[in-house]
Amino acid sequence: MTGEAPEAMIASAVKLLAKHGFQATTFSSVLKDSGAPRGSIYYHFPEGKDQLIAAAVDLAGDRALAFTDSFRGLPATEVVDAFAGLWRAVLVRSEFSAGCAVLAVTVSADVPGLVDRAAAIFMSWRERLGQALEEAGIEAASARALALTIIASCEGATVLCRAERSLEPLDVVAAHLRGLVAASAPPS
Amino acid sequence: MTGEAPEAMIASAVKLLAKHGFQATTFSSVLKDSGAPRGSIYYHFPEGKDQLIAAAVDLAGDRALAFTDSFRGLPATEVVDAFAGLWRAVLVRSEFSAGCAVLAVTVSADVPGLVDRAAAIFMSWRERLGQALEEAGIEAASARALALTIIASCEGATVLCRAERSLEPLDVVAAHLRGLVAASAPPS
DNA sequence: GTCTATACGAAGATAGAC
DNA sequence: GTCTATCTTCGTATAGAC
Repeated sequence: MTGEAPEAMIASAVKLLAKHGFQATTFSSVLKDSGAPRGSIYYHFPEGKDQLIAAAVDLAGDRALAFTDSFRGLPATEVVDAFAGLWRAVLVRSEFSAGCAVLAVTVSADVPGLVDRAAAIFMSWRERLGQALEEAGIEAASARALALTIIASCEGATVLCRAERSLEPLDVVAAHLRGLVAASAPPS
Repeated sequence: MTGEAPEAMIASAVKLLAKHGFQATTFSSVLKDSGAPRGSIYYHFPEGKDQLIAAAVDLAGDRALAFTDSFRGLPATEVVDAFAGLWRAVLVRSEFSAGCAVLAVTVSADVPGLVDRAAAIFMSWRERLGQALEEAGIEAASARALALTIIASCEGATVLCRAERSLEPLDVVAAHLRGLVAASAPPS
């Protein structure tokens, strides 16, 4: 089926970005991880590495977005736990060796177009998470502000968890976030 | 004076880590930025690049630590603003092209020793910021938990600010953090 | 302390055969 | 679609002169 090899490469790129960042996500490592053939790199990605990374950033963004959409209908504090749980799962599954691919691209890619793409992903997360909070009964402006804080603090906590090889940062942050959200949410 | 060239290289490494991450912080770029002579790299850093980066991580950590110590005596909400202000200054001065060197090493260095070093830095920040909050009247356990959340969310917000080229994430997060801290602090 | 020269590997990318 | 071969550039690191 057409499109299988490139898809596998993009998925591997997401994994490698989350683990080692932009420069360390090389064609060699992507091929090794995905099992894709070396000869067709520039057939599938004529613009080279930047094109592959751009696709990987989009995939990482879409995955989180799809996950966020599954929060619809949850009470506000459970939305917080679900989002934190996404990062907890990434950390545990990787034994604290992986984090957020979009964050990694933001801080280690020098290509402006990729950073812009990362910004668009963060914005899309903000909007959808804000919607989920709004549907949980939080007023619109507060919901958008809270969504931003939830994303920023979970991203930061995930980095601290990786460094310290512990879930404590994410757990502590999530507890504070629940308090923040509960203060704006209607009583359940 | 002995030690000037290596110091300049370490300072440049901090800057380059904050801007481009671990792999992109090469000897070439460090020499170019610092003006240090190429011939003495391995005289000053016999263990090579990892030794330089380790020194840079320590310097970045110590700088933030010294800054955090200047918070002693401030009311709790002002401690939040001061810490957020540190990152705001980094973003503005670099026109949104730099962030935290310690975070960059955590997510883009594959050398375990360097990640451990980054973890130690984060821990030292947690302790000192916790002390500052405790001196502002917050109960010990709460102060330590709040310090962790402040660090994690400012780190994450700084990444979002870089991506979006805007201070909004940091401003929104700081406002939420002030609320969180005020709820635990004695009335001023 | 600083230099040049050099070794070695790995990166991204291109050309052309199959 | 996939291969091999090759080019160029750049990275870390070492050796030895000054």
